[in-house]
Amino acid sequence: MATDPLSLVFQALADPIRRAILTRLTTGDATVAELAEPFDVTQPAISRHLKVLETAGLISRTRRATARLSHLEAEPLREVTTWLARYQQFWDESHERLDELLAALQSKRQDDPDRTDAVAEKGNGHG
Amino acid sequence: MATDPLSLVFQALADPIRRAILTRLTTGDATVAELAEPFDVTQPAISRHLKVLETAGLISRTRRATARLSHLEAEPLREVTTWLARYQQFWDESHERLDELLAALQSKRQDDPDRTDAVAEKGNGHG
DNA sequence: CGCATATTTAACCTACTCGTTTTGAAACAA
DNA sequence: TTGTTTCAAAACGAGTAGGTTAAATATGCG
Repeated sequence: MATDPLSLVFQALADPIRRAILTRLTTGDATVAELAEPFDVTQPAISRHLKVLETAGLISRTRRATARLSHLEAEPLREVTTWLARYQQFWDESHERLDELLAALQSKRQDDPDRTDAVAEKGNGHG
Repeated sequence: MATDPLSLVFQALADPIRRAILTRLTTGDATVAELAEPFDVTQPAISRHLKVLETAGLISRTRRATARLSHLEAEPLREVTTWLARYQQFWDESHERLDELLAALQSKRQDDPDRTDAVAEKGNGHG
């Protein structure tokens, strides 16, 4: 697996149990037993999920007697959002282009579907 | 691996090559050979990365003669952002706390808003 | 200390990922 | 048809992810 920070975070988020754990932690810190309760897996499995989340920087942990509390650390999620921001224009553009296409189809029988190929030609040049 | 849509997308993003491919596609559609060129892996490896991206819905593909063009599909990234929005308040809160901390320290320098290291110190109390 | 609680670690298993090389297939040109 | 180009699929190996059970560890109580 890739070990760069962003890959660690995405990898950590690529599991429904781990995402559910993060969601649960938005309501407050919790013990391992509390976090394990909703899921049909054993506690060691949850322990390892927590370790993955901790390695990704998505949680921090403290002790309270014999228990260990997990605490949500959202900063890496902010960095994910920063990375994603670069692509926001593309889903925005998709909607704009769809609107344009629909408008064009509505006004007249249009015939230039190769606009996307024009984009590909632009992509031919590297740099 | 989990097969729900969100997990597929996160899993697809958890690889630097695949993220770089998406970035490259923001400049326009590209062939497999063009996408493979910057990387030190063989063409079949890129083909499989593209299949992962396609399964996640992050690219679509069309033929142009013997070549196959990959096209960025940003919609799943928007859904990722929607999922992440839930956590925005938590890094906002972190910032409020960071601001308080900095106000408490209140002394020497107030230059960069980029001192995320302070957050790391707080969150990474690993030992 | 001895014991209980809460959690981690170890050992193991299965299945998947990501890379390789080799082979197959689709589109097209002569 | 044959050949070329471009890509996908097959087959294989090394490493990893995620699950299990069983044992080890850390903390607190009497």
